[in-house]
Amino acid sequence: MTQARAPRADAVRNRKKILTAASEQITAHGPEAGMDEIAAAAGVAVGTLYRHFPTKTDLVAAVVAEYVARVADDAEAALARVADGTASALEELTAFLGRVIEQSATDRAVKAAAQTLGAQPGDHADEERASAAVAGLIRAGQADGDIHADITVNDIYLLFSTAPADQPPAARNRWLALVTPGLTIQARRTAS
Amino acid sequence: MTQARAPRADAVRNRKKILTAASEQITAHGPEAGMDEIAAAAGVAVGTLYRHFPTKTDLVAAVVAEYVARVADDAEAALARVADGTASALEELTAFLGRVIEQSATDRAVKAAAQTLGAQPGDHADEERASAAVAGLIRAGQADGDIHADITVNDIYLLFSTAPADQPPAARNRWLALVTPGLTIQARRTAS
Amino acid sequence: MTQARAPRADAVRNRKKILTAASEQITAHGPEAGMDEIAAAAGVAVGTLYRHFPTKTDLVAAVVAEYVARVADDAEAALARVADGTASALEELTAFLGRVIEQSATDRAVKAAAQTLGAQPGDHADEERASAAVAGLIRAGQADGDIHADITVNDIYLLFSTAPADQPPAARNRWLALVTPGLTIQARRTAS
Amino acid sequence: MTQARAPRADAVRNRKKILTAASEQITAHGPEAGMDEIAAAAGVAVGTLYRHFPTKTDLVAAVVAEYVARVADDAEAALARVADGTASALEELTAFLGRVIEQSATDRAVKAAAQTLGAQPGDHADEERASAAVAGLIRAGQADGDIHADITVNDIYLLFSTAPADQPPAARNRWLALVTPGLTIQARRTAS
DNA sequence: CATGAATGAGCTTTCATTCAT
DNA sequence: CATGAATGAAAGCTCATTCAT
Repeated sequence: MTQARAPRADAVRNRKKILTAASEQITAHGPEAGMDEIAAAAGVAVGTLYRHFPTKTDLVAAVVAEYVARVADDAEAALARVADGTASALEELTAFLGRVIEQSATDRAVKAAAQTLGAQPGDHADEERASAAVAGLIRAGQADGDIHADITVNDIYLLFSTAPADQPPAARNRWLALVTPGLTIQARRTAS
Repeated sequence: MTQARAPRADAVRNRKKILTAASEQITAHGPEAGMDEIAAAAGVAVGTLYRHFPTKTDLVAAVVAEYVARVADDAEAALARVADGTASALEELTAFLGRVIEQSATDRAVKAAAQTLGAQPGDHADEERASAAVAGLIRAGQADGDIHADITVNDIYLLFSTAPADQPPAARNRWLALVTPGLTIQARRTAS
Repeated sequence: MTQARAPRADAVRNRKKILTAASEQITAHGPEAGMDEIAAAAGVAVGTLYRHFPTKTDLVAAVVAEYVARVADDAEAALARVADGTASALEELTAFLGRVIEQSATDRAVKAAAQTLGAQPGDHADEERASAAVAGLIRAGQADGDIHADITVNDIYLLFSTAPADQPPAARNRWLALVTPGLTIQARRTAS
Repeated sequence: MTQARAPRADAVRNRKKILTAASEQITAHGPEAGMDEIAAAAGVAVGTLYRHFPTKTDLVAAVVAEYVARVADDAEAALARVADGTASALEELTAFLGRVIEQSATDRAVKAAAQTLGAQPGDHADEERASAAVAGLIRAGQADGDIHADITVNDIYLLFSTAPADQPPAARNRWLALVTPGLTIQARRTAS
């Protein structure tokens, strides 16, 4: 296997600029942001953009991958706090859900883009980091007796894949309040 | 008062064909289904399509309106069964949610289209019929002591606007199971 | 030759309504006025419009023909006044030119339409009435010694076919002042 | 200051081809010449055409601008000949008018297009060059005692904006003969 | 004979992608 | 390896004209 030559410094810089610009543009104008606009925002020519990402789908996938990486970081931090005893697992899990939704609100178009273009997550490593951390949170919560026994990582994914990212904050909070009882073992309390 | 002349038979036929075709095409290929394709699927020329719906947005709005009408019918039927004593309000409400989700699975793209294009619901009458019926179900469930006191029609809308329409049936059922506890007053039981 | 059946009263009425509407619409929106708009303005359906004028070109030609008839009336009146001794031929001729330009200003789009669509004047009778009257004016002016001997009807046509109909009144008057010396006898050198 | 990189050779070539083709097509088929036809005539794809001229209006404006530049060159040359003493100002002015009309005969549709599309002349520099040169000719002719004292550049514009470009050469010459007396000093009566 | 729904080629314009420079 | 000009297949929409009612 010919070891991939170490990428040139400027190529790395360009890749970063492109990803940043793509994220911004897609956030701002939705998935219909043009490749030319993204290239311009990144300060490169389209050709360069296409050298790094052979397809628009690939570019979006990369943007999504970055987003996944951030989510994984967040989940791991939450798990660490639980391990420290700083916070309860249930609290951390719902707070995590809240934060992810918050982010989706900003990056909503990214999600839309991902779905629209059928972008496949490219970075399985980060996905697995995220899954592992969330699984840890769930197990801890179950051990505490706070989280229902049959909840899985997929349930969490299912929930935040359906979060109302495009709604105003009030609606997003309300949604979280409606949805969390499904995770816990206790009955609903009067809402926030 | 010049009573609007009765619409021509073939025009009515065409309108129906167009709506059907539009629903199918949008379901199949998403909101980016082309007007030409829809027209072809309806067996008419584009011009005809544009005579009936001056804008793509209008067409989508009409498709959505039909969908809303069906939902309203469904909700009213559910309310009627509760009034009969045939079924409990909570059961009917969750069953209703389930059915709406099921339908969205087929028409998922329609919903996406509506959002994408900013289509405004054209038929407020149907929308209000649906809201009234759902409100009735909620009140009945609250009277039974089954539904939490602060649940409103908007909560129901919020939930099914976020239903995972594009997921396989198993995921959709699971989602329903996760979400319903938020509506009820009781604690979660071990899931299905 | 089967004598053309006398046209029905309502058909005549419709023809008139259509011509009026067409003139108005074309004046208002230029030659790109749509057939549907013209029909609507006339209070008939497109089909009716097409029964009277098989082609847009034909319709425009008819509108132009009406205009020609009005011009012919004007020219004949001018000639009559000269015959009466009420006014001098040169004065009447320039006044006539001025009036025609004035009208063109309103109906400018009609002229544009005529050219754009290559409409051929349909009503030779009126054209000849106009030509005869103008020729009379010219002859009278030449007899008076006011109008140059080589001026012909075609010269007059040539001039007002190039009148600046779309210019403000000041420009139109200036144009007339620039152009009239070419008609008179004084100082004209024999034309090239 | 980032000096605009020198345009690529092929881009320049294409721009020229497009302008030529556009001029020809618009001349031949009027302003309704399709963008596709123009592109085909230029031997490029539509996209290229739109890269150079973002709008049909822009394209037409560019074509008109070229025409204005040619007129300005012509007027300046005429003025230069007068300054040399090679020719009289009046002769040069009428000859200039004649040449412009001749040209308009070819480019007539361009002028129509410009008006139809409300194209704004893009190159004021050329316009002013032309105006300055014509003003020079007028002043020289007035100094010679050949041109009437109240003639201005606007008069010249007014005349050739109404030149019968679409008429056969004989008519165009006749028109010029009819119109020139208005410019000269002999026999002109004080204007209206 | 009027109606107006249907037709369909045509329009301008956009944009992901390729490739000469 | 970057550049940005060129490509060309769509897209949504218009409108003169035809023809069933």
